[in-house]
Amino acid sequence: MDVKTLCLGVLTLGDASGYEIRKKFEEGPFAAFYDASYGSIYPALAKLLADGYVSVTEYTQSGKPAKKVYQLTEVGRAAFIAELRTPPAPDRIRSEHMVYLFFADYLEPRQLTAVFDAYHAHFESMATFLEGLGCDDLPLGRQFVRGFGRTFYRSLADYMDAHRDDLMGAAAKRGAETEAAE
Amino acid sequence: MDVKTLCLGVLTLGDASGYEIRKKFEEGPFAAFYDASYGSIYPALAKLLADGYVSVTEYTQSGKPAKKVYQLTEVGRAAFIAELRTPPAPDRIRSEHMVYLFFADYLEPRQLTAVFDAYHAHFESMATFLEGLGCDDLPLGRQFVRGFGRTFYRSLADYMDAHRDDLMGAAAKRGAETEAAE
DNA sequence: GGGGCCATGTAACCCGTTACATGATTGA
DNA sequence: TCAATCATGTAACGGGTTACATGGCCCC
Repeated sequence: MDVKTLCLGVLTLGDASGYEIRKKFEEGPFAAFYDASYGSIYPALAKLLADGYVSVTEYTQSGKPAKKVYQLTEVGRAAFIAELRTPPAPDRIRSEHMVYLFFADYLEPRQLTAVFDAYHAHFESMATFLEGLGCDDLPLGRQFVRGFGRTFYRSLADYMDAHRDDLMGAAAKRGAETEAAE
Repeated sequence: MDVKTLCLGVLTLGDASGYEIRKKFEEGPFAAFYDASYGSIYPALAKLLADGYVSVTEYTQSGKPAKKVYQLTEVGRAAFIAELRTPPAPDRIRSEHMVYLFFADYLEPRQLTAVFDAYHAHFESMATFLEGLGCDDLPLGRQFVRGFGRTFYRSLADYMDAHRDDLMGAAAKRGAETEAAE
């Protein structure tokens, strides 16, 4: 599923500019399971416009740059739904953090701690953020996905909490030795 | 972190051929958080060899194709450890399945069921697989990562179990109506 | 004054995927 | 007989990232 299709999907949730679409990938509902940068979104939107999948309205704002808000056309909506008829591609996960933790033995204790704590903080903040969102009258799919995200971040934050010392204990000892020798 | 570095990492676990490295990404310890295809592994290995990060031994086997087993050199090991000194890049997740589930309303009930069940089966099988592996005398990092994977797959498989009906109930009703109308 | 947010876009580059090419052996 | 596993590699193609380019406003 390319960025074009993803943009179509985002636009089913309401009209948006390229900048706003980006934010949905960074902080919004898609943040947990997808991402896209400006360099892919703007060209995608241009292509979508040329193909008639979206239309655009330009707003000039005072004190802010002009804004191009895109709307899904009926053709675009149909194309998105058609895309959903094809089977989903396998998930793709690339966690460099996991690689680092896997090779914890090769890291200096301080760096291990830094990597671990930053990673844990990320899971924890995502968990509390998602837990703060109310379970309002969202469509079922979105409710399910929200709960999925909550479960994901909460379980893993808790796992990391529970096992921090297992990893760190030994590293701290190694660290203490190293520092004593310094 | 590119495939070259990942190959170096895999080779710290023991000598391996390109084919075997691929398997570690597909089924082995890295399956949960990384992937790489032949088209990237073989060229990476060639480059690594040219740069002196690995050396190679060729084994001719009877009844099987010849095999090139790569070993990490000291330079290669040092390069890998040096790479680990740099801060890890953010995780990248691309879950098309989540997109499909997010837009559950746009899916036909049968397809929603198919996507959901296949996804659930995947989590369930990964969970039982990881639960089956003993917590032997692995290095701490690898134990931590294994537990992390277990927690990941188990919590999400359970979440999906617990919420299947929330998603499917409504879809089944829609389906029943559709079928009645057919 | 400086950093961050709003806002849009372009272009080069790189990395990796997909598909192709080859071929013997083993088990269903 | 057909599919799968073992095993290595190449080439084209595509997609997306990174970096660049621009600029005003607001808050500290």
